[in-house]
Amino acid sequence: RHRNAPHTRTKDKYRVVYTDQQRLELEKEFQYSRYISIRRKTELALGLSLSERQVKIWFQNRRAKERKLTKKKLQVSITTPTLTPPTLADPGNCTTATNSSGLLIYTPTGDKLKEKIT
DNA sequence: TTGTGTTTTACGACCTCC
DNA sequence: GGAGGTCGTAAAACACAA
Repeated sequence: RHRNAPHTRTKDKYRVVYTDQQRLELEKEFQYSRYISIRRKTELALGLSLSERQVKIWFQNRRAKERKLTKKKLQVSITTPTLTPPTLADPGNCTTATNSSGLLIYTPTGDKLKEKIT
């Protein structure tokens, strides 16, 4: 691993740290929709001075984080049964969502997503 | 300080869909 | 075939108790 470092990974910088502003905007977009559309990805990348690849990877990492979090919550609810069922505690359990144009449909269960671009 | 655990970028391997 | 998905992981950055 780690040879040639073709894209944003360079010799002197293994990875960059995103600014608060970049994180905030990415997070906002993620709250809106867990799967970013191609158009929004382009816009966001442009607006935040990131590459589309970086935006794509950020969303992948963010989803991974969320999955990790919900798994943890599930574990807690199993080991310490409380009054709050895990399904209610996790907003990520929704089955569908749409983007700004109402065009994005996905299943957050790890299944395939469908995107209807018009 | 510093040792250590956690989080954040970035990627490779592999898979699915069109 | 290529784009984009997950999963696992490397290494830098960060948090924080001792």
